[in-house]
Amino acid sequence: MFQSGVRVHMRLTKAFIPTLKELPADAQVASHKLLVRAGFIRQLSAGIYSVLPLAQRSILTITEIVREEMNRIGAQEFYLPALNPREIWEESGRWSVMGDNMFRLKDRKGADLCLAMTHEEIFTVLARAEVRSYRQLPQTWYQIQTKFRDEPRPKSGLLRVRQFTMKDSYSFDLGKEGLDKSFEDHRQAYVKIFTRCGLKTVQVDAHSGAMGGSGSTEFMVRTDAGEDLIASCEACGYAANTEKARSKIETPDAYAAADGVQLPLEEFATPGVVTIEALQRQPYGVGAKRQLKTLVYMADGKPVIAIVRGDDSLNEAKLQTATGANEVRPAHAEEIPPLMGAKPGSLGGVGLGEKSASGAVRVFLDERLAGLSGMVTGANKDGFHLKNVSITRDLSHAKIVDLRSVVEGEGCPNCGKPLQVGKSLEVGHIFKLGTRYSASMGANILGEDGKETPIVMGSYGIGVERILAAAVELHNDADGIRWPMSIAPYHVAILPLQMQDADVRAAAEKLYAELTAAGVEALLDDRDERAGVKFKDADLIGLPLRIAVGKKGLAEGKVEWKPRTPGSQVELVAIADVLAKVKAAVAEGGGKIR
RNA sequence: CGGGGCGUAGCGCAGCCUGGUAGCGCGCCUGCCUUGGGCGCAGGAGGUCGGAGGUUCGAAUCCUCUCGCCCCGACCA
Repeated sequence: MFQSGVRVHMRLTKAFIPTLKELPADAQVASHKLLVRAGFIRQLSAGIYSVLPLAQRSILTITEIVREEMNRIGAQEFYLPALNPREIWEESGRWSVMGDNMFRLKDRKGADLCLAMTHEEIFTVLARAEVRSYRQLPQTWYQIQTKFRDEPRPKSGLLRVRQFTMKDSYSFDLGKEGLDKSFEDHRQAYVKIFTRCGLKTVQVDAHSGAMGGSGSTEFMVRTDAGEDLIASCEACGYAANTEKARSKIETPDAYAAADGVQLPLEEFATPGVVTIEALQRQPYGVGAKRQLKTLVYMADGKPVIAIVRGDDSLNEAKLQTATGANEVRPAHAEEIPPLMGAKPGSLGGVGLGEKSASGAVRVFLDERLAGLSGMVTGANKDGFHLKNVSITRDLSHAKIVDLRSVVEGEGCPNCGKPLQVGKSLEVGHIFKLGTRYSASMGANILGEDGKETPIVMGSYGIGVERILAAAVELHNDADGIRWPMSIAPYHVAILPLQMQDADVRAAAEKLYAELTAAGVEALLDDRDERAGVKFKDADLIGLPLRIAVGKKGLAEGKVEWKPRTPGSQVELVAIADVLAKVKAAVAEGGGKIR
């Protein structure tokens, strides 16, 4: 990935833009279908794509935007090796941590190498070797480089691949305050980058995962093609992955017997009733909100009980967080009776106090249930349930934590307005690494006090192809892509509609030459094709402006102007006015006249 | 890694069950025609049916192994 250089115009008879009439069979998401159909990309292997000229132009434009905004915050561009020796990854401890996700190979001497997934290691090696004094800090270093990840399941075109371009940057600061500033600088830069690329993003707090460190924020684009579920609030800007999201907990209703009346626990027969649903029906008539849903999980091989309200669903990630386990899974059907004394459908947490105290089984209870009474749960005896359950009295051995999944429409935890829940795609991620790498790899500097201290680091990534694909996901219709002007492969398409007409040809050529000379990126469809073919391809490729040159309009000295935006109509424009109009539209859309 | 699906012409597919030597649409090439939303007609090129082995007189078709791709789940900086 190098500087974009001269941006040439192009005529379609010379261009390599292999558009397809038919859909590629294996494409599922819109961006994949359209990028293949419109001739932007071709698949080489699972999760490995060839970038064709149209896509390359957009990618160069995207990276140019990234460079501008990175440089603006004082970051300096590097270009580091993708091929890394094992040693530095051993130093950071990630040679083993990365497991099968990292591509590994041996050289002719048998030495271990890997293809870098990110570049904390090399940048830290550089800093360790060359940065000695606090006087040299802060530094922010970045590169735009190919990353390799052996994804277990590549999918969705460019959205989940094994080789991709990433802008990764790393900040080096003396202390926490410096890191905070570097982090905020990046946050601001990222907002600008994504906005300029035509993406609306929400920022969510995220787990730091295998990266380590004290905090991280993900930049997410809301789209069904994404893989993460995000809860967000339009009103106040709250946003969180559903693995962490909360909502305003509704106040206990009358059923909760908030007045403190506590009836004695009572067992009742419920033959054949093994679902929340069934217990709601007559003759029982127990509302789901009064039921306790009791689920048995294995956390790193040890049984744990999770209890949520009957109409709530357990969020496994939250349970995992609560247990502190590396892995949680639902218990197998045959693991449950020996533990609980009953089969699923008749389970409950009541009476597990002893087991809980002995550490044989841990019980977790969703916080929304705290303090309630008058609840109904399984009796741990097939065919029986318990009523009048009081959380405080009967489940005091349970640990109260956040376990439930947030649901669309629930109140925002900050402002109370309805939350939206939807799929989202991660396009950027910023991390406060702290001293995770500098400490393990010995990247120390001398402070003002003469003492040696590890450099405080941050790391920040942007997926370049994901920006491209996300833009397509956000901006398309039944006819094709609708590129934002700022990252479109060309600004304008010029379509001579009757190639057999010399006047039409001449007028289109003249316009093309004029726009090109003015620095506009224009694509001339000079193919000897029928008008319909040109319109279809133009819509599919999706350049933001379309100028059709036809006999009819030409007779009046006019051409047809149509932006590729929703709802826009064809407009007749005098040829003399076209250049000014194009320039204005390019500028307005954030494109660049060169 | 578990479950499912699919590999036949550049692309999308049929043929396979019930073995007899490969077909359709799109695209491509040539000519005529047409010319404002993927025109029409005629002629043509293009496939060792993913690979290997086996059964059979004969395999795209049946059997075994293998490679690849897609989807669901698990996993996931």
